[in-house]
Amino acid sequence: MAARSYGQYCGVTTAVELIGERWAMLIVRDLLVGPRRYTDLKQGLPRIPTNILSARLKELQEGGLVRRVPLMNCGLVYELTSYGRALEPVVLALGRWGFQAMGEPEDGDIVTGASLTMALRTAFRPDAADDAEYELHVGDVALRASVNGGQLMVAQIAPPAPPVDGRIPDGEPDAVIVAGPGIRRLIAGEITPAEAIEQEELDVVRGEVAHLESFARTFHIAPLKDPVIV
Amino acid sequence: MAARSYGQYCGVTTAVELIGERWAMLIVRDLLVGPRRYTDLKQGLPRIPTNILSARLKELQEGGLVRRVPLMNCGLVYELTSYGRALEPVVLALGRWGFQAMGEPEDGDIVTGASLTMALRTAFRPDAADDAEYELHVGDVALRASVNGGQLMVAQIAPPAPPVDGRIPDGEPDAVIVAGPGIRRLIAGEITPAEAIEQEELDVVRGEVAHLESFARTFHIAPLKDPVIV
DNA sequence: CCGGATCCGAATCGATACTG
DNA sequence: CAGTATCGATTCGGATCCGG
Repeated sequence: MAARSYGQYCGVTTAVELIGERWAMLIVRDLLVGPRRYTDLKQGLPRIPTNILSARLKELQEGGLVRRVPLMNCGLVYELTSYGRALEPVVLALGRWGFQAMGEPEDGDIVTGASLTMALRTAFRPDAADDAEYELHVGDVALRASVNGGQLMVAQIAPPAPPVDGRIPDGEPDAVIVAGPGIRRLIAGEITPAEAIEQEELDVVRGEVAHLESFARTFHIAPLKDPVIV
Repeated sequence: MAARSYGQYCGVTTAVELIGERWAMLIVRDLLVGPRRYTDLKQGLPRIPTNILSARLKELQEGGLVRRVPLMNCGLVYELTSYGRALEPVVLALGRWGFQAMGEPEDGDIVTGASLTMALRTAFRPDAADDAEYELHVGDVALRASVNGGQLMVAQIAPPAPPVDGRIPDGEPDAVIVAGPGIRRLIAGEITPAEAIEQEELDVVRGEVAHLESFARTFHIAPLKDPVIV
């Protein structure tokens, strides 16, 4: 362990020693959505080797970021401690930055419930947010995003399984948006909502199309200024 | 490369693929202070193997984060592109989070100019900042921190070498603070300035002691609330 | 000295198989 | 469901070497 230390007395260094190992940050990303069982994590991170998942969970527990909680009925879940949850600003900042470099999806890239949830949180602009209920489908992930008074709540819905907790928002959504990876271009502001529909990047299958404007204002990550000069 | 991909179309994932490798974030941290030559980086990261430094710099260039700039006179420097500089919020968030877990320094831990500079930026609170000039010594690192109208500028000074550029702030500092690692406890608010001096964690060798109060207000990272309950 | 490249043993990661 | 065990493929760390 001392051999793996960076040998500096510094906050950044300490942080990287705790969550810098491969896969660790993605486990935290998924746990930021909510407590998850081992199998859920494995499913949300399909390419993670099971021994690595197991090793990371152990390290994250030793670091005090994650707790292992036996469930009353059956099984057990991993959840973030308050110290682990304090990583949210880091994950959001990382997501915002990485969003700029995403480009088009590679072959075999997937979108998971957790990644889409954090992407929405990443792109959320409380000050520009109109109150609304969106249902968003990307690939086979379905989310309900509730915007209320500058607060965002995201819940995973239906396919494939019913949500664990009963907190599915009731009532009809204002808009049901079915999108592909092209939704990135909408959030980046590379295309307008009208163009997005025209180019068939996405579709509003229920509700008024006007809500898509609202969506695009609410969820937005401005691209970097031209990197050519400076 | 495809084998090293996390296989997800997600901002966090993309970011981690670009700067998640060992040492990469620390190289960025150092470059956020300013352009550096290969040898400077190696000196600021004493434990990095030279082949790794070389590999990372190559990867960071391919990722568009870092540029290699030949100097007119002699040698060359590495500097962040605007895309690389956009990582500053990430590094600051990481530093702020990691600060909580720093504890006491391990044997052999060092403090470098870059790490201390970023630590000050991390802890800086523009809204609570009084205008002042501080000279801060920790170990054999010496910094000049200028606070002006909610703006912070940090420059490395004297020992061992004169600064590269001529931008050493002129005039006497309001306070010269000589500290050890115990300065962490002051910034965390675990001890008051008076206690810090009393316990010999640090010393104000020039200027009025009152400026230390100002320093502690200006540079502060509040600890997490008790993590026992939640 | 600067800016690396090369070589090699040690540690880590990835893939798959297997178990209570 | 929740992991261990195993093993080959990579990567990392440490040291040395090399051309300007």
